[in-house]
Amino acid sequence: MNSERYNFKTVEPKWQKKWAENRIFSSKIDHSKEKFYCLEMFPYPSGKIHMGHVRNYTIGDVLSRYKTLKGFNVLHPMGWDAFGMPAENAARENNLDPKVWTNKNISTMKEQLKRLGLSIDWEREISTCSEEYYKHQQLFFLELFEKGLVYRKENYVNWDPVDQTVLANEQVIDGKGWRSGAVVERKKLNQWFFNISKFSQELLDGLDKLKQWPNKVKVMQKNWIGKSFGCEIAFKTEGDLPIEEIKCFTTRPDTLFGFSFLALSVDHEISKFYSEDLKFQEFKKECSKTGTTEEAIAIGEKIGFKTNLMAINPLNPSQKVPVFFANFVLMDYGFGAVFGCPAHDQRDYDFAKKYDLNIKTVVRPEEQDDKFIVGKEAYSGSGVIINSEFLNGLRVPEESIIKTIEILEEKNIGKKKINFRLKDWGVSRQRYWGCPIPVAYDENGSVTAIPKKDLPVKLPEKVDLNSKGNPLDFKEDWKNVIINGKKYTRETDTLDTFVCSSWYYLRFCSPQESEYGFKKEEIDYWMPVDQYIGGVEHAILHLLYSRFFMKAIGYKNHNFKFDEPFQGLFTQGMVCHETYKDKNNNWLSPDQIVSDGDKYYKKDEPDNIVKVGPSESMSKSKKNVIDPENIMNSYGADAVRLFILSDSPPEKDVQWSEQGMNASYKFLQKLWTLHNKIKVKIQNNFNLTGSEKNLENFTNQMISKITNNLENFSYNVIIANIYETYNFLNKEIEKEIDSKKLKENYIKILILFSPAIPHFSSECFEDLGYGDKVHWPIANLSFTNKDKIDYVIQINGKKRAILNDNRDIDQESLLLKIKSNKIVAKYIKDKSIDKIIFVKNRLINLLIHE
RNA sequence: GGGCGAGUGGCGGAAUUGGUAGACGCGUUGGUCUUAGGAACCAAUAGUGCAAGCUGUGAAGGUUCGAGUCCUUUCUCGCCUACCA
Repeated sequence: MNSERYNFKTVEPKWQKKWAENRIFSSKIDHSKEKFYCLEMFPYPSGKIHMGHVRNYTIGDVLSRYKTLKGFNVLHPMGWDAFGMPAENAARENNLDPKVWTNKNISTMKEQLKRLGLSIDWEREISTCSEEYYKHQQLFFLELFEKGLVYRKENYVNWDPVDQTVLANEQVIDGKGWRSGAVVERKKLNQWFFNISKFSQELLDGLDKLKQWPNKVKVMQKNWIGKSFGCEIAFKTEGDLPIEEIKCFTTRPDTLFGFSFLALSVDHEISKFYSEDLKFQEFKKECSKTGTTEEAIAIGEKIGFKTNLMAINPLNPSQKVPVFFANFVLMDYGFGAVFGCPAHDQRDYDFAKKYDLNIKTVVRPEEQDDKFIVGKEAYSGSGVIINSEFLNGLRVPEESIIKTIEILEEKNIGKKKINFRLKDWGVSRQRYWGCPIPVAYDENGSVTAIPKKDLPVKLPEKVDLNSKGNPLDFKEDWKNVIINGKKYTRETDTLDTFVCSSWYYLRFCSPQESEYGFKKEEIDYWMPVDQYIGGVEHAILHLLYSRFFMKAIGYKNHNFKFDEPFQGLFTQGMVCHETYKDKNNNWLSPDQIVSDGDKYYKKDEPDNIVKVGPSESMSKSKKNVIDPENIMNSYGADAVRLFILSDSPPEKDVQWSEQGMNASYKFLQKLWTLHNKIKVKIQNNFNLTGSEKNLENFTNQMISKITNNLENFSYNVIIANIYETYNFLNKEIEKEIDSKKLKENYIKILILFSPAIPHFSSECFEDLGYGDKVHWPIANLSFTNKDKIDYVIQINGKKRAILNDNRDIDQESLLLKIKSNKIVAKYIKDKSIDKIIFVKNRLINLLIHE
């Protein structure tokens, strides 16, 4: 008997080499087959892969391998999201070229991914920092520019003083830069914008078509797009400023009779009249301070600055209310002006209380009468309009809003308006390591597109990264360009890296195509992506931008067969690990600690007791990181894959455990021992004994279980199924069993195992004398239905016994049989059976009474 | 404040249409073995009870022959989002 240990160190490289040599993952159009495009979010080449990558790509690999075995023509590519600030920062620190740094990381990470045994078509590898890639991106930019979907405007931007760059609104978290954590400042700059808001409605409607997206993500995008229905109202003003009216957007025009003040953003154009006013400047400063801190938002203190203006209620011209600047009004939503109705909006209520403004109730709850008065908080629920002259009696909100708008439109006071929260996408970045924006300016500052024949606008090499701000600004020989004999200065901003990842899924379809970003024929075959897999942190940004890009490319142009790039989306959870701190509160990594089985100590310091913190997602700052490379060295790729899939459903966070990892490793050893036992049995030529029926039943049930679980992304259950199969076979193999049947079933089982542990399965397969070409087994239903059933016997709805008997027996026979059952007899003795509930092949329930 | 989701053993988690709750793994306990290994193997493991049994899926009600699953109320936790007019 071959009792050697399973040696992943020879087996895994052997198969990886074989797969590469035979190009078994290389993909091409084949119209005779149904295609399946499986895509995982491509990594940023930061240095080495981390456990999150291992999880993400293992999930994708299981799916790809399964679909391939199912007979699909699978496209499973991989590339690199290679532009971005870390490269620039690392290059600056180490005095390197970002390109060199990035390419080195790419080659390291590529080797690591290969060691995981991923079924990737490496012939399609792309890197967004390569000229071959970004030249097409520049062409797309110019196309969108021609279509009017790209424009330039001066705008307040979020300026990250540490990274010296502009951030998109989405990249500002709690008033801080998403990467640097620095408090974001406001700065006015000329910026390039993609007109994503033009597609707000389409992007919203498209969500309904995405049946295979997690609802959570769709809700997040919906909220982000933020459609609201309301009304635009122009309020006439009186005062010593040359202002006649102020426009507001409101979703509650029906509460107009409760008008009590009008509030403006400090950036509202009216603020220009106060630019000399020191008190106003002070107020403005105060606003920018409170606007960012978390406490300020939590407390939500409303502050205002009173202007000399009064606003007139258009429905009641005798009513005049004060106009304030207020800290809670945002310039970039609506018109940067709010009509305040304190009785029915908590925020307005707080403001009115603070400045002692009138609070007039105009909506009463259904169960109250017209004397209802708003008390200690605003009433924003449903009810009936009161104290509002001709609006009185309207039901809130079903008819009041729409009726009021009709009236306002009739009186020419306001008009219906749909407002979106989604803002245009600022794509300019004052950074070197990105895709150059292919435009230039003449001496007057007018924009001209770089001629398409001159693309790509290449990033200059050997720039001085130690200069402040954008190195491209100081690269004079690159900056100055002659187009058609005329002098121009190049745009020195580069594109947000989210632009690069907005179309890479198209590039994978025809990565070598040189004329254009993609070949129509190729995307017609491969697109859309059938299954996209990645972290939920991209639920809004990347996914929304990609959806926009697809629509923008298709706008007035190509006739695509699809309008959504990602048909299926799966968001996997994070990989977590316990955190450790020593007695001095310094973070410790897992390999810095030892345990005596009870407490943890710092290695080599027995008196330094380690505090174990909660399990959190692995991060360098908390040092709770496990390096996949070390783990692969110790346990091999299959064992890692097994573990990363086993402990939690893929959409939830998983807790890394050394013991669990070790168990997966040990399991493969056990499985190898079992394999060798089976091999011996197969060679011994036993004949039919009757027990093979049991094996066939099991195998066919397992085929159907694992297939189902694969279809439902229940990958953790698949691992349980693999263990279950081991447990079953390990017992069964002790019996005498027909060799032919054993082999036939075992082969099917190995195929079931192969998406999760491909090297191991291939090795066993070959060991039995089989080649590579296999198909996913189909469950034979005549076996999945067991001959014997465990019938549940209930008395008055409570389980009292189990009876194992033939399948398909009817109620009468079953009843007859259970009556002789000791336990049942005890219960029904001296009692009458009132009713029998019989579920075929499942249970019988006897209802009895005294 | 708003939105979404989840509560099942010591732990991670299983459980088609309502139909044997706790699959599978970890951990723990007991045992066997000695090529002392990253051991392996066997058995037990929701609680309680000697047992038959009783109790058990955050809590309280309800529907049903039957509820982890459906309905109502409620509590707790997690995630996302935030002055959106």
